[in-house]
Amino acid sequence: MGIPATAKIDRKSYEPAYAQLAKILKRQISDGIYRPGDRLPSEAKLCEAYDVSPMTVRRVVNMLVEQGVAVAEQGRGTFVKPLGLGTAVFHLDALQQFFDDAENTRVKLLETRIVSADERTARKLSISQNQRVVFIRRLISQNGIPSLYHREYLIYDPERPIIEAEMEVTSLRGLFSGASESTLKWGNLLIEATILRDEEARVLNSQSGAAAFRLEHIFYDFDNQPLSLGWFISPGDRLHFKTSVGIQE
Amino acid sequence: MGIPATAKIDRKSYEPAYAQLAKILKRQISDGIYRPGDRLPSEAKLCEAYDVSPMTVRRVVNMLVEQGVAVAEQGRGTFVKPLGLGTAVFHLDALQQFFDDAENTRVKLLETRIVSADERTARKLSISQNQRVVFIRRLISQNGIPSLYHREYLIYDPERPIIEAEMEVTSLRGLFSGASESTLKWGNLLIEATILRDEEARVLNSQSGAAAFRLEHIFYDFDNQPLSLGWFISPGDRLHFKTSVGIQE
DNA sequence: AAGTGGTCTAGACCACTAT
DNA sequence: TAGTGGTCTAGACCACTTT
Repeated sequence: MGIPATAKIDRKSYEPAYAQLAKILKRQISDGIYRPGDRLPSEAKLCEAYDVSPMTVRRVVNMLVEQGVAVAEQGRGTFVKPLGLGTAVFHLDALQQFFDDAENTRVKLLETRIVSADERTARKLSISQNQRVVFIRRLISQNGIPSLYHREYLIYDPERPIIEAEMEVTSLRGLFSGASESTLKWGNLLIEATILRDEEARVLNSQSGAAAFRLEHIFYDFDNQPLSLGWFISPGDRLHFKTSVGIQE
Repeated sequence: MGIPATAKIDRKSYEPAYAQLAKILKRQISDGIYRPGDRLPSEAKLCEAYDVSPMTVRRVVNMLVEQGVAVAEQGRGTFVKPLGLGTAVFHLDALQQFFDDAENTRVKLLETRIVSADERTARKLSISQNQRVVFIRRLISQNGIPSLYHREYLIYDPERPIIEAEMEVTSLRGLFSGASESTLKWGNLLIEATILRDEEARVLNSQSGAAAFRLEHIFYDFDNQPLSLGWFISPGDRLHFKTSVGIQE
C-alpha cells in the first residue's frame, strides 16, 4: 500500500515525535495535499508510515482535533475540517500584557472607601442591600497613557479583613498572571461594547461617547461565595483583540 | 503511604477512566482539598491509588494543565494553579449561534457590485489599486431584528469565477460552522469596540453613535493569497461574550 | 468481516529537581 | 540517589461504520 510519508521523524531531535508528526500532517494539509473534507490516512497507516506506536499517533490526532484542524469519526476515519469562524477564540492575554512589563505599567489607586451596597451590587454579590462593601477605583497606565479604568466592589467581612484579597488585587498583576496565591476559585466574565460616560472619559483622558470595551467580572471564593464584582473599561482605540482561524503558514 | 482516593473509578461506567479521574481531581481542588500552590499527588501515587496505568494518569494531568487548572514542572511535581485572568478565552461561537437556528435567522443580500479597489482595500488584499473587486453588503436578522451588518470585498478573478466562494459566503452559514467545503485555508481576525456610523445605524435600525463590536476578517486561500476582506458589525446591546475562569462548580 | 477511531495496559527510558 | 514529570512502545480490547 502506498503511504505518503513525505517527511521522516528525526528520533535524535529534541522535538518530540508527536510534535514532529503533528507538524508534518498540518504541513500536508496546509500544502493542499489533504483538502477540507478529505480523509486522513488511518491511524494504522500512520503508525506504519512513520514508524511510531499507536499511542503516539493517537496523541497527534487528538491534537489536530483539539486545534480544530480535523474531526475524527469513530468507525469512519479522520477528516480535514474546513475553516470555521465559530471555532475562533480570542485570548484575554491582550489585557494581561498591560501588566507584563512592570517597567512601563503603573497602577494608581484612585479611591478606596466603604459604602452601602446598592440594589444591583447587592443582588450580584448575593448580599443584602445596604450591607457594607469596599469600593475601589484604580487606573492602569501604560507609558503614561491611561489605558484601563477599574472599579470594584469587594465583600467587606469585619471578621476576616480583606487585606489578602485586596493586596493582590491592588497590583492586579497576580490576578492576571495567575502567579500569586489566591482565595479566588472561579469567576464569570462578560465582555461588552460600550460608550465612555463622562466620568470614565475624564479619568481615562478620553472623550465622552467614545467607543470602549467593558469587561465585567464576578469572582467567587472556595465557598462559592461572591467576593468581588467589578468592571474594567478600556477605550476602543487603546485595546483590540487579534486571533486567527485555520492553518496559518 | 496514605493516599487520598476519595472516590473510585467505575470500570463499568460508560464514562472513560481518564474522564472520571479528571473529574475527581478537579472536584478535590474545587473542594479546597488541594489549594492553589499545593502539589498534587505524584503520578505514581495516582496510579496506585486509582489503579490505572501511567499513561492514563498522564493524560489526565495533561488535561488539567491544558484547562489551566494545574501546572506541571518536570522533576518537581504538578501544582494547582491560582485563578488567572490572562488565561481566559472568549469563543466566537456566540456569533455562530446567530446562524445555528436557521429557523429564525435570515441573511439578506443588500448589494453586490463590482468596484475598483481603493487604497486600503488594495493594500490589505495585496492587489493593485483600482483593480476590480466584488463588494457585498449583507444584513443578518434574528427574529426580525437586524443584528449583524456585513461588508466584504472579494477578489474578482475573471479566470475563476468566485461563484464557489460567494455561494458559501452568501449564506455565511458554512463559514461559521465549518461545515461546507471551503477554498479558504486560514484567516486573521481583529475585534474592536467602535461606534455606529450613520449608514450602519440606518441599516441596523439603531442609533448613530451607539456602541458596537466590529470584527474585521481577512481570509486566505490555499495559495496564501488574500481572497476576502470584510467587517461584521453588531450593536453592543445585541451581542456580548461570556466566559469563565477557574474551576466552576 | 474488515477497517476505523477510542481507551487502556504495564512497562521502558529519559530529563530534570531536590536531598 | 531518589523522586518527579515527559515521551514512547507494542500490543490489547472495545464500539462503530462500511462492505
